[in-house]
Amino acid sequence: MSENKKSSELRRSMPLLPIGTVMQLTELSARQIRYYEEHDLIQPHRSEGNRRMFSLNDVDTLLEIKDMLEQGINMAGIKKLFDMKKNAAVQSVQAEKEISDSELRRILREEMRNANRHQKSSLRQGDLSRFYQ
Amino acid sequence: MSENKKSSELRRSMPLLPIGTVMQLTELSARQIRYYEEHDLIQPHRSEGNRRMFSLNDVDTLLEIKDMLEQGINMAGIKKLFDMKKNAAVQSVQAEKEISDSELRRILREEMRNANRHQKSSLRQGDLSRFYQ
DNA sequence: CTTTAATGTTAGTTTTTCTAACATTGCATT
DNA sequence: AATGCAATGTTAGAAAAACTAACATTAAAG
Repeated sequence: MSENKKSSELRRSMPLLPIGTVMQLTELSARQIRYYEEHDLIQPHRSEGNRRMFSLNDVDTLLEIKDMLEQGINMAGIKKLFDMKKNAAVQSVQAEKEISDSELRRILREEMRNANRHQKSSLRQGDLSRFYQ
Repeated sequence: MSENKKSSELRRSMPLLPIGTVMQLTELSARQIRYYEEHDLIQPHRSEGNRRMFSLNDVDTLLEIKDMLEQGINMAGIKKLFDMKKNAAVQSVQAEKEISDSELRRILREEMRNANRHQKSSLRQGDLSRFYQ
């Protein structure tokens, strides 16, 4: 994952917006937004004075919720879908990790072949096998 | 200019943030932020209820102001520097425009040459000259 | 026809922001 | 040293925004 993606992820998860701004951005009522929080679909931060502060990610999530509701999906369904999405995200991270592991092994094999080509038989092929499966 | 740049420009100039958030992001006092507005270095929007609403661009500008002040530059200097920057930006847009004008002329010439190659002497070269200088 | 999920509405309170005025601080200039 | 000014602090009182909690409405589902 690039450094850029990490820092933009940071920015997007930064609690910046009061509920009024979020209402305008999403065209949801304060009641709706608080209700979705009550059902744990979003977890806005709180200011020192207990005011909700929302991130851009929260806004995205709220727009998704709005979309799903308009499609006739109820809260329970949305909750389930979000859970699945979270799991999928975890699995995709795991997949990414596995890919980069296999990538690492491929690179090691490649390097070993090069080593063999350049200084033939200075190292027996089996000697590196314990490093890359 | 890409569509992406335009839309991110839109996002960055969107008045989203209350002064409290901006105080945290910039570590400036409300007094300072209002003072800089008073001197026309930023022009935050206002909510219906007259609360200032700041954009991410405003935050950037405030951070620049803070930097310059810490470098010992006074308000007058900062104002002048910002004016220069604005002019530079305008000139760069003009330069860009001129480049694309000359580009346009280049393309027209190129097309004319092609036309000449494919249907020789159906059009005299001078006949298009009024269209591209 | 009841239930219930989602949302509206209201009241009373707390937090945030506003303006305007006066106070402080630290440099320059005389 | 005294003065003036730029930048910022501080305060008071008012207005707006947001909070919780409770009760009300509505539309769909059984």
